[in-house]
Amino acid sequence: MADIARLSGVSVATVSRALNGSTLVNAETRTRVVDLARSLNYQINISAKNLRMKHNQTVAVVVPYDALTRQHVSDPFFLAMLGSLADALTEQGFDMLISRVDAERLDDAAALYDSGRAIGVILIGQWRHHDQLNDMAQRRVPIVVWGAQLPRQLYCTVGSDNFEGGQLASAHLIGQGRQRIAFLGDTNLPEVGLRHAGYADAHKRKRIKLDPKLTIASAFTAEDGERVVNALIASGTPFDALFAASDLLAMTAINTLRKHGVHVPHDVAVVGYDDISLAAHAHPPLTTVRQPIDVAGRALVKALAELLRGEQPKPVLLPTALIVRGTSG
Amino acid sequence: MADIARLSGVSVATVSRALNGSTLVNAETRTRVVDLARSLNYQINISAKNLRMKHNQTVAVVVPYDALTRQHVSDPFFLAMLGSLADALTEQGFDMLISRVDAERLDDAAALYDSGRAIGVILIGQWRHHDQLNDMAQRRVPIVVWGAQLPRQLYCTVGSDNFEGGQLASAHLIGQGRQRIAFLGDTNLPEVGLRHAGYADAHKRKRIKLDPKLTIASAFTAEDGERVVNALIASGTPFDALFAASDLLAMTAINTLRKHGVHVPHDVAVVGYDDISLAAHAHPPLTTVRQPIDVAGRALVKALAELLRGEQPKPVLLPTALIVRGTSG
DNA sequence: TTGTGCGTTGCAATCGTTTGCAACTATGGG
DNA sequence: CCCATAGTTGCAAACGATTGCAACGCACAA
Repeated sequence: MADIARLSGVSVATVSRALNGSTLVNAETRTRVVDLARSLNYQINISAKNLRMKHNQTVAVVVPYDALTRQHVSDPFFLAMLGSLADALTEQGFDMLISRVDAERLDDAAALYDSGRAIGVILIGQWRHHDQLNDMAQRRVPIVVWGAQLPRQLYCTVGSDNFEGGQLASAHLIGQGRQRIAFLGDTNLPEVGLRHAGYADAHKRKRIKLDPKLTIASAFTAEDGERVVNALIASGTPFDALFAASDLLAMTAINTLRKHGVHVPHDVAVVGYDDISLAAHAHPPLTTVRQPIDVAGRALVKALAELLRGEQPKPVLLPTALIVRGTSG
Repeated sequence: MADIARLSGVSVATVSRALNGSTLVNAETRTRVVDLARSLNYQINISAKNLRMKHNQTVAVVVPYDALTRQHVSDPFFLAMLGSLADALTEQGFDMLISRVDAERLDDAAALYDSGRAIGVILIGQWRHHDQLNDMAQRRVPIVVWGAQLPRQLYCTVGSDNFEGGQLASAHLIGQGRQRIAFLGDTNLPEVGLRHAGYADAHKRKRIKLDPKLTIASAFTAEDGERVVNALIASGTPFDALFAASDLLAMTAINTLRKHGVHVPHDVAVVGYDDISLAAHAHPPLTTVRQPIDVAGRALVKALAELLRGEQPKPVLLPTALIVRGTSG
């Protein structure tokens, strides 16, 4: 900037003002300075600017990972979410800093804020650490979480209506005459817990008794999905439908069932969750509960922006939709 | 920092030194200052530090997207790569800034470096803009690209041995007695072009004539995969095998073939590329060419680190491996 | 008493911006 | 001819850290 000042015969102050389009500088001087800056392809030093302005435009997007299995996030759902966030953040002029934290230490996410690297945090998934998140919110860390709305929640969540989603999927299967619907997913996670609650509710409305043996704990990985479906079949527990907590799980389950000669949807109908892009192109195309991911990114960013302005954004509950395709004919 | 200085009765300079573990400060003063800092849970201001130190630890990871189709990256391969990079960068103490650029304007990626937001750039995929990348390298932008090694290349690439991969897959299919192998992918992209070259080479070695009608342009999306497979079948061109440039494409193709009553692998054998985690759990499990993604992240970061030290890292060619599974029995 | 050296500390400059305030010029009215 | 005013511009002080250099106290030797 000093160079530009010298070369255009004005002071650094004027250059700064010109570059920021202040009306305080003569229009002619401004274009002269701006042109010179462009020709030198000058780029402003962000650190200095941030230091002086005491602000910064970087948002930390934090993806929890399971340290136990050392498992990387590998669900296409996350990528779609990252893409959606990248769009929404770029649109609002934010930078996006990606970081991963151990799912058991979600509060590590705050370090990015505390160190001034980011002005706020978007966390994808609350896992089982509601308490840690509440602590962070109480410490006034600007954080928005993709997940379920829970009682006594001090932080803002954005999420799909998991209860409704579970209900839709289960009611649909019951409507197809299925009576023994297996549920696949880790109900300890709030989101999955709510989907399961919706599943239970749909059963209750039709006065179908729930068989606890049909609620099967499974992590969000293809490996675990295959394992538990194998186990379910080996156990001999009869079932005529399967509702999985993610499309990845549903697709893995279908493939595993096929390996055992079980026909989908004839013998077992399957419904997934997420509506990832692959779902429509699977064979048979996967019936699933759509989470509006494109809306989700924007909603998360909007909530964070409100938080940063000192407002108190309300938790957002996005509507889900049942997309009926071939796996539940 | 000024607060800490006042509270512990020393100067800011001493605090700074204490916090950085300088030997110039008395051990006792140091612990006193460090303890105080911890109890105030003080976090250093990164902008100020970066400004003063004239350095910064943020690496920009840039994912090109296709502006034409306004398509977001939705291939699980990218997520796996991001995960791998997140690991490798964190391991080396780097921050990871994610950004997306129009695939036709890859040089926009340099803006992140020019503006001082990042010390270097990792670009995932070179698309068709070798020239833009060369320009950036000539401008001394520290950039490492995931992609193919090309003639007269001024920038550093890390990539799998696409030629070898194409060869392995095709030779395997030919070895299974297949004679008419369709190739799915956009050969204008250097990586895919090399895979195709390997495919052609494998044919030549066995003196099988290549039918240009079997080389089918397709983007890396499920939509396009379905479209071109439908078109291929409609055209009546006979084929007994299919080699797709990605697993996503291969899996979509299998599902589309099935819809037409074509049995995999009996009627048509299929080989994919990438070995995404879903591939092993597809039905039948997908034969594919593995790209060592976990190694890739580390290799990209290592190359960038060398570049930053002023060295001239050599392009890295990672070995591929054919993983034979059910789709090519 | 003075000088030397060591261990510790503080002063003040520096990084590249932004911005309040003062100062300058030109213009026109009184 | 003076002064108020509006439109431009520059000076210098921030922002929060790091670091070269000077300075201090103290022990010890000359």
